[in-house]
Amino acid sequence: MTTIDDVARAAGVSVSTVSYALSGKRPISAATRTRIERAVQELDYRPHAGARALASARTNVLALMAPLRVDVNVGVIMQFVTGVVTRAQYFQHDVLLLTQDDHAGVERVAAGSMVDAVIMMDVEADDPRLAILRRQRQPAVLIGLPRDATGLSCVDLDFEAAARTAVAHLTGLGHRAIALLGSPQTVLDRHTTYAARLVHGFDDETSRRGLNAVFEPTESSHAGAVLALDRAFARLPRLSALVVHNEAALPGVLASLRERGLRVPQDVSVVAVCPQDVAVGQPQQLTAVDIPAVRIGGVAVEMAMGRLERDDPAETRLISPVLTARESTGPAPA
Amino acid sequence: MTTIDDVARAAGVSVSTVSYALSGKRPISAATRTRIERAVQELDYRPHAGARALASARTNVLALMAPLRVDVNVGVIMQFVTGVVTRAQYFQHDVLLLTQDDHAGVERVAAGSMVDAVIMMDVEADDPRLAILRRQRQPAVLIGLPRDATGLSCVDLDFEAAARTAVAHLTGLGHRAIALLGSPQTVLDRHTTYAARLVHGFDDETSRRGLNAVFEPTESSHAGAVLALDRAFARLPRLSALVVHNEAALPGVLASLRERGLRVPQDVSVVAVCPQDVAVGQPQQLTAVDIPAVRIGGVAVEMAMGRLERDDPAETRLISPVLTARESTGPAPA
DNA sequence: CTCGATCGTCGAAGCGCTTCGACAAGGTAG
DNA sequence: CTACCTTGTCGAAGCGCTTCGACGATCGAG
Repeated sequence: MTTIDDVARAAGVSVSTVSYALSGKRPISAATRTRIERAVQELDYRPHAGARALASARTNVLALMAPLRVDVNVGVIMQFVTGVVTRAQYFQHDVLLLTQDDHAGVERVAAGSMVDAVIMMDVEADDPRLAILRRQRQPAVLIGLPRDATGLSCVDLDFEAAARTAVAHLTGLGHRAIALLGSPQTVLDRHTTYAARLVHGFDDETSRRGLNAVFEPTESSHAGAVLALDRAFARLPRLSALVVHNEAALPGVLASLRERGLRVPQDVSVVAVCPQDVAVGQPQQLTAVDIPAVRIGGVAVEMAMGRLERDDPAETRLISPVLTARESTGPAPA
Repeated sequence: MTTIDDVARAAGVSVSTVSYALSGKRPISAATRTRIERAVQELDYRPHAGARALASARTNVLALMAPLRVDVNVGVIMQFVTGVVTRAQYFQHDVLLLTQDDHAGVERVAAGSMVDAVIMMDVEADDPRLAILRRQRQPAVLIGLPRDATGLSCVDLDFEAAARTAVAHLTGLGHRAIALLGSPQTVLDRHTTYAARLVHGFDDETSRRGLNAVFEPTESSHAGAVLALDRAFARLPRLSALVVHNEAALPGVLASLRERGLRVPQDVSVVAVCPQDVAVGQPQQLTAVDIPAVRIGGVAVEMAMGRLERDDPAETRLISPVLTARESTGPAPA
């Protein structure tokens, strides 16, 4: 292994000079800098991460706690992860992957000074992990919105507004009876807040507008989609529009509609709430409120870096939803 | 931050005694050990990862290079990742996530002594990253099978045998005209070897058995599936069986068959090559050769640890395929 | 008994890096 | 010309941990 000592010797300067030349924290003459850089090149010098962490109290690593359950939304999770990793790269940080249920993980990793900050996905309303997070000296950013976010930064799509946007779009097309096919019951029970926030926005907006509306939790499978749709039609026989917030159920919902002899959008309009690529990857291009997962992941990293480098205060950022009209929505049938 | 010094003082022993008590590398009397453990508890002591890495040349971190492209098989990738993270946890290791195309990543992370070993997914036949891997002092394990694996450990499903198994199953049911709907052309072009190995096994086995067989690359979308199926029928009008090796195209293939008025399995039998949960998550339970992604990820970690701790020699492990018959295959129509 | 292991503990020497304080050599303002 | 600042460099003191060698105490074998 080549060390900073080797470089210093090769360049004919002291160790500290090499360090300063590399970090730029003190002025170094052009000539010296050049000699040092050449030495670094020639010796293929790479600073020892541990040594650096020990001396500088900075690791250039971010912890990302992600729900690695294989059940739902894997694609969406992946997009968040991609957003985080990509943006972290920009800030010269690597990403340490922790699983949701490795409760001790955050503590081990933060208390052991392995990471500079923590990003946590899939936050629940009263998440027990928040207490751990608050106890650490590293900043934390949540993707999601707990009941009490004191001292922690949060970022997420404004799911409440997302529901309102979808409802507004459908109302504008004349629909008066709308069903929301949402997250699985288990997700709701876990009090993952995005699911609840969407439902709340939906309920609120539809009742404000005096619409006929029902909400059905939906299991993430073909069969679950069929059942949820059955229940929705049972409760609201004249429904002409659907808001679907469940990526995995989407294909089942569309197939089931076809099976009932209902055409989209002539008989039933469908608005999805999902990442864009999911919306356009269906047999039919879906009108959708985008979940900008990659972007949200990126913003999470930026917020973490802001707190780290500029000591930005903790804040909550809700990203405004954008609806893109495609082929799955049209005027309500007469 | 509480350090090992604090613990030593609290327990009334020297620093080195604490270290030995905690690592178990030298005998320590029960009494002393108890006092130390109590002190650790009370002070909530957690060793500084950087310091430990510096002194011991071990980081307890594994690098995992995964293809974070959002395009294909996200679910499958996630399963590999889950397998790796879970098994790593067992070995007290955390996982540093690197993206495929962060070429400098491995080098930075390995040369900088941030990790004890590297696991690399989605290896191509002549992967340029292998050279980098060979240059590092940390062991590397590939998930996949490059042309030349000298010095590197590999693990993967035996895709060649997987194809043979699928073909054997179908032949046993009397099918004589079989199409393989495989990976997208782009994956083939990248020379990701699992795709090619499956095709090779398929070609070889079908010709050995004197069957009518065609192979069609398949784009990972509904539309791609429809097109591939069209081409297959054009080339082999009397085909009665399909082997599908493309998770994302699976729903499209099934839908398209139905649209053609073909029943599964009465008119056409389908064998999928995919993870089990994908096979049983379809509208119809599919007969499938399982891709045991979680397990493979776990084995990769075990191999890495073996090399690290027992200096096991590099080896290549191909996992034997297992076919589970479900509802999508039946006797060939008369 | 005596000698050599073994056990239990300690002190000190690093591991490779960052950073603080010092200092010489110029530059600039008054 | 003096006083002071800036620039460029160096030496040394850690950062918190592991590990080597040493040493007294115990113990069993001869």
